[in-house]
Amino acid sequence: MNAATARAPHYWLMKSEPDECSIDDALAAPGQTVPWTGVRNYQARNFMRDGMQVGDGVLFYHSSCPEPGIAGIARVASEVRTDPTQFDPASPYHDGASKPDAPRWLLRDVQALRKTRLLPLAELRAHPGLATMVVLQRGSRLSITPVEPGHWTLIVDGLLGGR
DNA sequence: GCCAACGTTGGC
DNA sequence: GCCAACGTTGGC
Repeated sequence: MNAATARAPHYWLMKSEPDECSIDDALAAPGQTVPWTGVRNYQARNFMRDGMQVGDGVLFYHSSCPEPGIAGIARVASEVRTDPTQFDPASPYHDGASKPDAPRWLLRDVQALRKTRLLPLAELRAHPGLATMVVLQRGSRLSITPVEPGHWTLIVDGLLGGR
């Protein structure tokens, strides 16, 4: 990496069902790092493949649960690689149409940095400064969305008070 | 390429 | 469990 190839960090919001992998689960994993398996949407996959860079900031979001919202801070911890669950017939993420010599689905490793207070979806929606957040747009269902630097700062340093 | 049918997401 | 919204599939 040199000055010509370096770029400012990007930021992301990544949804996880806490029943499957909560922020506590991620913090308890070896190296506080988990493979982000199960992404089966091309746009979200492309964000991981083309948009992310090791070190990018991640808002760790709990979805499909009693208290949806941001639960922690993490970072992108690996280059993109094949998601092995697509080839596992026993996995709910199995994709029989994906061939090992041309894997359809990819993942990044994600390292949890810290748990935050649960910042509820309703609080995100209520904040005027976050009105244009991608994840808050009507009909947005993507499990991975980009986060603008200003939104990151507002959330991490503002609403979460840096804690 | 169109588009209806179907499947999935995810908040409520 | 409901349902709005969106993505994918597949016939034509």
